[in-house]
Amino acid sequence: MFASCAAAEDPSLRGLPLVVAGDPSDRRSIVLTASYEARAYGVRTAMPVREALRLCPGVRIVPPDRRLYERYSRRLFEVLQDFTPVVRPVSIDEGYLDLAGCPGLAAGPLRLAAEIRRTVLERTALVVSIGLAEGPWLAKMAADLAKKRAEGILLLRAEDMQEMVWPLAVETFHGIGPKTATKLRLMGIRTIGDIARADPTLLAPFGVHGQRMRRLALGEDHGPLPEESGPVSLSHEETFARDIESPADLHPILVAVCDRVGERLRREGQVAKGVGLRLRNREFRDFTRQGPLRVPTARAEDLRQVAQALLARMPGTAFPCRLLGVTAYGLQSAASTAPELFPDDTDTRRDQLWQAVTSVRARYGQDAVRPLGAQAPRSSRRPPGGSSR
DNA sequence: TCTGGGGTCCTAGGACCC
DNA sequence: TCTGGGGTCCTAGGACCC
Repeated sequence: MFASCAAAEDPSLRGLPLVVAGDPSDRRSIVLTASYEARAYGVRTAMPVREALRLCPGVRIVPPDRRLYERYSRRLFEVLQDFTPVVRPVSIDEGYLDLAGCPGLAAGPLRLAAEIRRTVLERTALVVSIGLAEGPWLAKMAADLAKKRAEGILLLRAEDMQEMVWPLAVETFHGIGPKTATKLRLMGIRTIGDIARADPTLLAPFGVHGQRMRRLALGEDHGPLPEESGPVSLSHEETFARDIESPADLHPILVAVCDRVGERLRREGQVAKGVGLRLRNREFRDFTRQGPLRVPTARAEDLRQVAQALLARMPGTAFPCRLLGVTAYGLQSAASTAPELFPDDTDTRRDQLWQAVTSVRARYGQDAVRPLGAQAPRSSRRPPGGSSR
């Protein structure tokens, strides 16, 4: 989707090998998404940008633009709403539609899907694939298969499973990732058909997930659409250009990241009940700690205070550290949050201060106001090896 | 040429309560 | 002198998805 949005905004990019990625001079930048033309050269999502450049020397590199994708996403879901009121987005570019009772269904599901697809293309310039099925899991499998078809649409019924889905490798199963796929293969289970035919006791080590996998592989999917729900957590993380050796050196980054999270919370009108801290060490091992906030808040210094205490509880093996992330969890709408029982006068004034900061930033940009002791924003950081003055 | 950033959900163990 | 059973909530880690 990111590549499609970039090409829709800048027609000169259309038809070219294109990659959405961070700064190519940063060795840690990776490919967020690759256009089909770039994929033809072997370029893949999550590949280091330098690798992509090696495989496809002329590839165009476009920086990510979240606001742009959000704009297209809103338009996409608006179009879908015109077909059915029951639309459940699951990500920025994917969602479930309940088409039962939809007037267009009289002409048949395939006709309706073609109509949806054409309308989306006309009104958003985005090409979508559509999977049609009785339940959401089957629909997801159908949509994955539809991507490989010129018409971009696939109807998958339970009785089609054996022919269309059973021959597929277990990792194509929505919900089976690399870890589970490896375990299954060690048990001699290689295809989705193998799961369907497996003795249920063989899948016992996977618990409820194992039984669910088997039922879905058999085409039994009567699950309801996912419920509509607000966000559960909100986070920001940063991978450093160079690993960081000590908690003290992490401090300016912690301040900056907590500030970002607080800012996003306020923009979303949310407050958090707790804070989580994540460190990733050189061996790619993650360490997480979490703890509650005194009161639900979006104030950066409150997030930071908890995050600092969590940092102090991290083991020494978390260093040298390559990544720091801060999560605000237990989100609730700021408007519906009960006022503090004994509001501190300073709390009220700090909230007013932060609202002012948010307004200034909305007008002059995130970097217009910076907390004391925060790491400088990316754009103004010294290049590696530059003068220390 | 090592491996981003944003999320969700599940599990196991421990604390704590009745 | 030892010690049941059920339940909830919290935490850290892990798997998975886009």
